[in-house]
Amino acid sequence: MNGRMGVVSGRYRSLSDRAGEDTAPRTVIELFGRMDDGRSVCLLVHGLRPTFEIAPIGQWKVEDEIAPFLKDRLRSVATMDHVADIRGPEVKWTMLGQRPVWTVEVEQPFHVPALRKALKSQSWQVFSGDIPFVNRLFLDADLGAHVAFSGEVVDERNADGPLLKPSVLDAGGGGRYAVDVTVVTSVDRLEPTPPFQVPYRILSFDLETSIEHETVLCAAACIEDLGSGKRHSIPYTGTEPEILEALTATVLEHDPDIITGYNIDNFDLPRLADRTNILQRGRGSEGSIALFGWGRAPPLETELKRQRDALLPKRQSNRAWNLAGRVIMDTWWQARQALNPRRETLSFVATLLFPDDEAKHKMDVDASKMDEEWAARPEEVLTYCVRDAELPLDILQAIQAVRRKEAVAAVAKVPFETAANGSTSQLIDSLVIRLADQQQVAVPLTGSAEAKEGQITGGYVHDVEKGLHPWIAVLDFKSMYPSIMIGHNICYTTRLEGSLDDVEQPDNVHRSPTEVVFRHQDERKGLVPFLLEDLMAQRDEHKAALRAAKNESDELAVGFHDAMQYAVKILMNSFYGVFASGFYRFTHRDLGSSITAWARQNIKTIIAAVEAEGHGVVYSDTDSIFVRCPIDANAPRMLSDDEREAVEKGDTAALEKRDAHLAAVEEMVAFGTKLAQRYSKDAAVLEFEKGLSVFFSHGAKKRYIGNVVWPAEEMLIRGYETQRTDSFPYLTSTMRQVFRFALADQGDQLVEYARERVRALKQCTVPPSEVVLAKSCKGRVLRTPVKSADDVDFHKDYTNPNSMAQVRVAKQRIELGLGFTSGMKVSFLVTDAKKRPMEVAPWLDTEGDGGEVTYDGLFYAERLAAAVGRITEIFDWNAKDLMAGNRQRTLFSFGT
DNA sequence: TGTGACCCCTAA
DNA sequence: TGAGTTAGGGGTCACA
Repeated sequence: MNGRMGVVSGRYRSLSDRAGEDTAPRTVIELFGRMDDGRSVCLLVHGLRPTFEIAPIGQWKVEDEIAPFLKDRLRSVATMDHVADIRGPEVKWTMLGQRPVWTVEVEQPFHVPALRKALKSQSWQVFSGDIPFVNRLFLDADLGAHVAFSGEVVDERNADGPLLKPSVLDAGGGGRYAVDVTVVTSVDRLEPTPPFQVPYRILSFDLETSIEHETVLCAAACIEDLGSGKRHSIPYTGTEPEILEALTATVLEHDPDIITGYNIDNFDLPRLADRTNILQRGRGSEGSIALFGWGRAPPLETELKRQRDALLPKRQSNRAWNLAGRVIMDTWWQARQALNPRRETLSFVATLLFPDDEAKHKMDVDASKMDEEWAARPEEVLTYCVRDAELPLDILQAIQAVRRKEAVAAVAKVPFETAANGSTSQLIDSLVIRLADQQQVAVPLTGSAEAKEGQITGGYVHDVEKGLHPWIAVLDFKSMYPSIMIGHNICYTTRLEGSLDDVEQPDNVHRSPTEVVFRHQDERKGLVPFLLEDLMAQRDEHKAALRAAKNESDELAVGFHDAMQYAVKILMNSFYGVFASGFYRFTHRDLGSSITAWARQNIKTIIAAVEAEGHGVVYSDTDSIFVRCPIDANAPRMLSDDEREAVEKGDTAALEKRDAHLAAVEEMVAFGTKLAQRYSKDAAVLEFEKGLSVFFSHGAKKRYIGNVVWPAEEMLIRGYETQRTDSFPYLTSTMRQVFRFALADQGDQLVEYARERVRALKQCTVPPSEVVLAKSCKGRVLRTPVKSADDVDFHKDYTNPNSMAQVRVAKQRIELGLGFTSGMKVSFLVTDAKKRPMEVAPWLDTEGDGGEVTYDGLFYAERLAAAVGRITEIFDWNAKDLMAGNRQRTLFSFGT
């Protein structure tokens, strides 16, 4: 058959010799995924052998012969246990110049770590020795997330046959896989294919559990087909084994590619794993498989023993959960990443995303009293369980999590699983290593770079001029760090050390402000600049296609190209971070510091030049400058609501004011565009990004606001408390209003408003829900479920845990039976700040404003006054004045 | 009352 | 033992 699939994940099987046969060791890769026609598939891929590379340490010139002693050493390598073959040499580029490199083939992938270690100790330099075997397939065959294949069908879901079906075993499989179709193929019958939206199937589930007995009371699942958009939900009741087995049967029947739920990583999955361990007693492996055998692997005892990608979901320490052939994607984690919500409970996120849909967030079941609720009204509990199984699908849909990860997988050429749960360096590795292989660049091991000594210097931040500034043009560099890497050919493979002897044209190099020298691209183009240029071109293509799709109102294409261009952008911006990190395989401490040094030089040069032209620069951060425009300061900066209304009615004065405003905006656009154009140079493209009719800062870096009038009208706020998730709602809304007054230059109203708001807090007339604080809390979970504060070790993350409010709150939550997850945001009220440390009480989502908790009004008033006071100070009122309600100034207070 | 250590979170 | 980076503001606590 022929087919196209989206790859979900892969793993390998080592085939041992069958009795009596003298066959060479073989390794088969199982690629799991879903085809464009909607069928799930397992490809059994043959023909790839595990290898790594070695080179001798020591001087060598390309014209040198291979010395006899080296040949001897190679022969001894060939006789080592588990070495199957040695091939080479091939001349490859390494940090120490061109080197002869031999490929060592081993019997099985799991032999590599020990051999690598042994060879290192025998003074061999090892390359490509830490690349997971499945990745090797993607690199060698240049595959991405979408693969076209041909092969022979060896099993189908509806076909007959025993678990150990001969056709599957003969094809190198382990038994019948839990997929629609199983296909045997080989490396040379796979090829990359253009990205398409895979009709993935998602299963979301939720458990209700007894707090007292830690048992599962009931469960629910909801299955969604992304191809048709169809969904259906299933409730589960009965005895605990019945529930677990029915849930497992649903997974196998509906065969999802992605499994989700809300906080399943830290709650539902650990619970299912624990309960499975207890319930299977006396039933052995068969019991485990029936209760929790969710993977696509054959339901065999041997499949339980795998460390990862097993038949049962597993996780190593605190990493993501994994299982054979499917991806576990926690909606809690996805929502947190995409939305950075102030609180992280399911009901809070649902309210945030679906404010008008009451049914999605009302809470009629008290989860903290689940045993009583279950006893008293099981039907309501089950109804909410079903809803909470469906909600994660709504949330994933709203934040486009699956489509975005799919786009990242396509751009980075990795399986969906790597895009969903992998690290940034894995994405970069996928692109860089395949190019290195093409260009005969040896691939160093992770951790082989010299450690970075201390931090590198980062971006330049210009002092802010405090106060109100009319008519400010914001210019910024387009993809600054990627442009610098391209423009100066910055790469691991182009950095020159010491003498420039082997450089053809010693004058024709890039020399950074920190005196690091990079080879010119005409002589040797770096891997990173090459990849970044390609990504930039891809982004332009998708942006063009996006515009075209928008014109044709092709919504499907709009979604696709938008996700793709966004994924390219994310990936491009990840390069700098990875290459500036201390541990990445292709890094050197001079790379990151050269990039930022060039960036600082660029921006500082421009600031100086613009100022020399007579245009003040009020602020600048890393890649942006805020420039005063030569526009009449009296030009109207904005129109009030009344004035807008008057414009609608054709009022002459209002129309005149509007026209004067628009004329000034146009002047600013012309000025900004021209300035950006004049200061763009080669790869360093400066763009006029925004026009502000007013800019305001109280004088702190990274904290400013502006009234944006171009390209669209909006209020811009950066850094201030309104942006922070560890602030409280009353402070946030107060500041937002204060900013409106500030931008309108209405100092008197601003101060009056601020005083009133501080007074309300002091008198505790503000509802408690408006003063809820939230902070994330770390800690190592020692035992699950977390039932007492002793089950979490806070000392690993905190020097003095109890001095941190969020830790004290987390401990109280644990005692209330609410569980704990490392990194979760905990919400709380300050009840008495005079105590040291301050007294805090957890804020539970089920609480309304009628609760008994009372907050410390004075504390909140002081915090509000402090935050707002920084703004009002510009208008001559400080925090103390705000607290007092009047200004404590006399004639004699000056200068004392 | 001032200061430094520690921490969270944001801008870029 | 896992892994994108640095710059920066500001809150809390402990202690002089």
